[in-house]
Amino acid sequence: MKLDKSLLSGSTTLLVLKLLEDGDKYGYQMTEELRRRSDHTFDLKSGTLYPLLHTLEQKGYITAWEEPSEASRPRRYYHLTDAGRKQLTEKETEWKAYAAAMTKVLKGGKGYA
Amino acid sequence: MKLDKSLLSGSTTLLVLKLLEDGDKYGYQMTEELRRRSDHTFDLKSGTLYPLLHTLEQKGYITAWEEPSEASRPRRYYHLTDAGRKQLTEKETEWKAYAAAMTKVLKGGKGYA
DNA sequence: TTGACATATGTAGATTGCCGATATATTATA
DNA sequence: TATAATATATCGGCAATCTACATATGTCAA
Repeated sequence: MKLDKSLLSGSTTLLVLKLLEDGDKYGYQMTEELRRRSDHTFDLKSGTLYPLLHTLEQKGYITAWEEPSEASRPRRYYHLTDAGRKQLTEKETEWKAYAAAMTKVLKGGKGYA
Repeated sequence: MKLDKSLLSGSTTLLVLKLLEDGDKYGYQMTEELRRRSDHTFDLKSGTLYPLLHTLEQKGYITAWEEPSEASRPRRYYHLTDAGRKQLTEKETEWKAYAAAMTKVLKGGKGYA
C-alpha cells in the first residue's frame, strides 16, 4: 500500500470478501480490481493476498476451484459462501463503527464537554 | 478495544497526538478521554499506551514532565511539539485518504464499470 | 488493619497481520 | 532467447498490539 501499511491492518479480509460479493473472482483479478476501485490507494501484495485466501478458505468463508486459461497459467477462482457473506456483514458493521469513532475523536478537539 | 483489534492498527499514534492537540495530558487521562470521546469504542490498554508514549517522546513528537498529585501517584504529563503537530497533520491526511478509499470500495459493488 | 478499589505508570512475552524477497509456471513478443 | 505480463505460492522478518504481570499511592469499608 502507498499508505502507512499499519493503517490497513485487519481490513484486508473485509476488502477481499467485499470484492467477492458481486461475483466469483481469482486472486490476481482481485488485486487489480481493488487497485482500480480504490483509485490506486490499495495495492494488495501477492504475499498478503494468497495466504489470506487460503485462510479464508480454511475458515469456510470462501470455496475455490481451478479453471484453465488460454491466456496464462490456470486460475484459481473463489466463491463467497453463506458463512462468508455473514462474516462480510459483520466486518462491514465493525468497520463503520470504527470509522465513526475515529471521526468523532478527530472532530472532537476543544469542543468536547 | 471492543472491535477486532486488528482494525485499529496504526491509528493509535494518530489518536494520541490528536488528544494532545488541545492541551497537555497524562497517560491515564488520555485513556479515559479517548474512551469518552469515542463513545466507548476505543479502550486503550496500558500495555499499548505507555510504550507508545515513550516511542513518541524519543521521536521528538512529544515532551514530558513529571508532576506530583495529591490524589494519586505522580503523573507524567505530555506536550505536543511542533514536529508532533506536523506529524499529526500528516497522519490525519493519511487516515482521510484511507477512509475515503475504503468507502469507495465498500460502496462499489456491481456498479463499477 | 487489612483488603479491595481507583488511580497511575510501567515491562515482558506472545500473537498477529502484512510485507519484501524469492520461486515457479504459462504465454506473448521483442 | 530473454524479457515482460499474467498468475499462484511460500518463507522469514518486522511492527503493532495485547495479555498478564508488577509496582506505587491514596481512600474507604469491613
